[in-house]
Amino acid sequence: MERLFQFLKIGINEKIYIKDPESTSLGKRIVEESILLIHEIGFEAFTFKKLGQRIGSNESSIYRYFENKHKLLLYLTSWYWGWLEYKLVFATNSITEPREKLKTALAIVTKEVEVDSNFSHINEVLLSKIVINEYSKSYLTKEVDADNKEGYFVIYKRLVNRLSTMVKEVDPTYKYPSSLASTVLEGSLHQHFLRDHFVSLTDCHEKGDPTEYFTELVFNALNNTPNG
Amino acid sequence: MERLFQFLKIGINEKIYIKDPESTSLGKRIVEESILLIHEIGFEAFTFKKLGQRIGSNESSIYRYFENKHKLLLYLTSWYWGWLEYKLVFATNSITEPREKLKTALAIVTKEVEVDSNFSHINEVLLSKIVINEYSKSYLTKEVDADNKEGYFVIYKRLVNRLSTMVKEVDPTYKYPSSLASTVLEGSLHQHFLRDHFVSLTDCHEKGDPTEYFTELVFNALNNTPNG
DNA sequence: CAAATATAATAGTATTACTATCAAAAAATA
DNA sequence: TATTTTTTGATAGTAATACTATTATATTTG
Repeated sequence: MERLFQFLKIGINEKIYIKDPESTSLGKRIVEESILLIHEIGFEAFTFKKLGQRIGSNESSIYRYFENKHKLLLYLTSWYWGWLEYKLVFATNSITEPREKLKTALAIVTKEVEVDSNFSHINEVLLSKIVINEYSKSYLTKEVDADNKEGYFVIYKRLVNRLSTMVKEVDPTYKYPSSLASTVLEGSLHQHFLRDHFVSLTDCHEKGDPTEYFTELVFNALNNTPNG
Repeated sequence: MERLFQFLKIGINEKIYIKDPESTSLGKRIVEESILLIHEIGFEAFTFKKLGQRIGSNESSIYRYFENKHKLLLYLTSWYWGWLEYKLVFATNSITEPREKLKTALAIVTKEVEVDSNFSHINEVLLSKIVINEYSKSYLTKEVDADNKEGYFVIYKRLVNRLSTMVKEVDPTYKYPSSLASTVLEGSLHQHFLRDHFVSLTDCHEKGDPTEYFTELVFNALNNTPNG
């Protein structure tokens, strides 16, 4: 799995950046260090000036890669969802039994990211924490529809659709496969957040718990049908 | 129901505001018009200066009511959750049968807000849209834990707990009552958002759909147990 | 080695998110 | 009703943000 990322590149919509950060070493440092800095101080307090100071580069140089910090966030989160998508596809590809396939997919999508692959400049553990804390901000804006039209959310949408398709394969009569898929993806981020900040609002305290909770939830939703 | 709000006041943590906006007519206009303005231009572009211009008042006067726009958002969303809590308590109070009670609660919590009560200066329809678009931003910050300690989220937490308790009353053996309750509340906002902006990620297109989807989801989760 | 390209340094603008001060208006109270 | 207190409005000012523009200096590439 890890070795794949040595030669595979996550395909991100080219309109998200001005200049491909993967194409230069400065670009890679921008991505690498922005993850650390956003994780440290949060997206609101994060600025290109601070990032420049941190990587010993100039604010204006960063602006040549990304139009603004919102685009950088779209880039980082797209990378994350693309990375998860690869993991999901590779892990489920060979499985033919629909229930087994869905179960594997749910595990990948809901479990905590704990090991950094160490093969790229991107720290997936910290990036997953950024996604938990900041992803919603990338679409809860007045520009969502325009951004969506530009294709800035395609990877995420494709991931939801993959999950949705797997749900349908388990139960073609289920009325809400897309809602279930989007609830799991979004809900999983939310449960992870609650575990860290609002302990009383979740029961997912043990390791592996969000996975178990969502797996039960999904299979029970599909259970009580003729094909369940 | 509506008449109650003529003499009932939603009890909001006094630390959220500097001066109670309910105590003066300027305060009420601040609240009333901030809802319209945030709905129009979004929370990011919203400033106290713009609000001042709109209500023919001064920026500095608004700062005497709220420390900053984040506190104003906490105020508005607390009001919303308090309002929903009242609706939920009044509607379920007299119901003794646990399944019926939970079903009623789920309907209240997941259905679209469509009618403005017209008895207060607060437009609940627009406020509910603000909650859908902006609520996450009130807690996805580096200051969550401090804000939580100050009690800025008590009403929301109490609402999740009320739902969670109702879940337990239907099935005391269910392992994830709080997670289920928080998933429903958060997931409902999310499905409403998807319906407006990411149509392909949801199946809730018909009126009443989020309610039906979540009701099925919850009862199926509780179904397959000895007490279900 | 020359030409092209990328980066750094500096400066500058408009807006935001406030704080401070003081005068005027409105409300409370004696 | 006069006076005191409180509230609001007007103006000014500061530091930071979110950029853009220009020019000089490196670095890469052909």
